[in-house]
Amino acid sequence: MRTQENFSNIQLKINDKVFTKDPCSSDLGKKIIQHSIKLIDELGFESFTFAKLADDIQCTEAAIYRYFDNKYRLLTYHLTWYWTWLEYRITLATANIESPEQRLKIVLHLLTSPLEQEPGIPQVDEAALYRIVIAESQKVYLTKHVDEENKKGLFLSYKRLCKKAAGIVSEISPDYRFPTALISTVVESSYDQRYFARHLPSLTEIPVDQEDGITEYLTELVFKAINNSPKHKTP
Amino acid sequence: MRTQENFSNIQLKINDKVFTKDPCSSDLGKKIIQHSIKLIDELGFESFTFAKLADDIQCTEAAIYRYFDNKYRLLTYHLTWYWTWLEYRITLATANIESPEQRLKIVLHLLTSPLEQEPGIPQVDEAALYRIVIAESQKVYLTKHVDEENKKGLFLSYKRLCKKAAGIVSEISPDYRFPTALISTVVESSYDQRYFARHLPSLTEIPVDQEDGITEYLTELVFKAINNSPKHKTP
DNA sequence: AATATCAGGTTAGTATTACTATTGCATAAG
DNA sequence: CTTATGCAATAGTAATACTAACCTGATATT
Repeated sequence: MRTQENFSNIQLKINDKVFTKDPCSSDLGKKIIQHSIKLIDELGFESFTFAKLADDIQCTEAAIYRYFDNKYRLLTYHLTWYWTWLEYRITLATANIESPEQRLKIVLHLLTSPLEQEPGIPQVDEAALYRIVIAESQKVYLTKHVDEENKKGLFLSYKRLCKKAAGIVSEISPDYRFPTALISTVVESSYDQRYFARHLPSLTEIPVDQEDGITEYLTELVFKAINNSPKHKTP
Repeated sequence: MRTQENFSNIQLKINDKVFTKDPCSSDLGKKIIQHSIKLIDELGFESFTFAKLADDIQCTEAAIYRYFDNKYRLLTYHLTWYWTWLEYRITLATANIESPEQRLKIVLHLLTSPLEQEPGIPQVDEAALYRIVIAESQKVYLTKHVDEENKKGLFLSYKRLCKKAAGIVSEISPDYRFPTALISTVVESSYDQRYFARHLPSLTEIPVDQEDGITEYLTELVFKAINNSPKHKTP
């Protein structure tokens, strides 16, 4: 994490089962992405509708249905984008670092910290997207259609992410029995704890304003769980 | 957990902000409770509607609105019942046990295990209710109305539960900085991991059929986090 | 030049959902 | 007896989720 990377013109490859028509392929599609981040963040996913989005963009509701089958797919698109982007940044940040302990520290930091605004990707409001991840991510799989959606591969990006991090855990402690469970616990917990800090503060000791409190709490939890103390400080 | 307790005629006191009219006060109210557990479990919360419930019970939709303002309140009622019941059982199960380590083990077992069918409470389908807890519990607070609902005290039962367990953690390790965060992490994670085991098994090492795998994983996690090995086996 | 194709939408619907205003009928109190 | 109060039904409305059918302008084909 030494240099300021340049991500201009980067385009993440998103599983094409998520959309019926690639939103990156047209101006309207891009507007759907931008404005839906804004609206889902403002209204919450329950109150968010394609009618309101169409109104905001000044297009018709049916036009949006050309791109996404329903609002769950649109939400899945945003989360897939987030998880894919996260995996890419993890790959970069851990490249050429020998110590698996150091790599795990970096990964835990990335997994549990808010997205920062990326100058190379001006079309995405990262802060709003991260609030969506925190408040809405569970809603894409906590439905009666999980098993179908899963078969279509809609959650592959999340699984890859967890497997990658779990792999480092196993590198450090080959005998630890629950590496993937531990990582998925940590990721979900980072969202929960951030939400609790803001809305149900009696469920956590970490204050809202303490940016890296959650990362600290969870990093300690992981290293104790796998019986290894962190050996280096984060930069 | 030595004897078979008898809970006949028990009635949990539920915060009356949850309902507009106490469902325990009439036959229709009790039917609403019973049938809504069945229907939410079968259909999932998104597809569950008061119209379908009215149809199932053979009453009118408006009659149901007499008891609950909307379906979120009805869900909150079920979760409040679950958390209150859990707290009661925790109180019983830890009474007169000196060792805080032993008490914590008991609490963790109760917090992370499925509800068992209670002969004293025949009107509730505990298995269906627990599936609802797993798949739908987050949906009561992951909304734009959290702060209002929280002010009304709709989440007090959950908070009490976590505080109670966190208190035991602090008894064991007064210096541990995140007792409540740890407990809320564990509770939420027990739901997540059970859901993953069934629907997204590549996110966890614990198999669906291994009943106490999740309790084992989380108990180990907690005792390592607070720097204390469990000293006794669970019964 | 005429025509076929197709990307990229719009129009105009329907069935369902969430919720409410009003009415009616028992039963209990004064 | 009659009046209030509890308890539920009737009959709506506005919003939501989704679909079928059609239009329109640009490019490709013969």
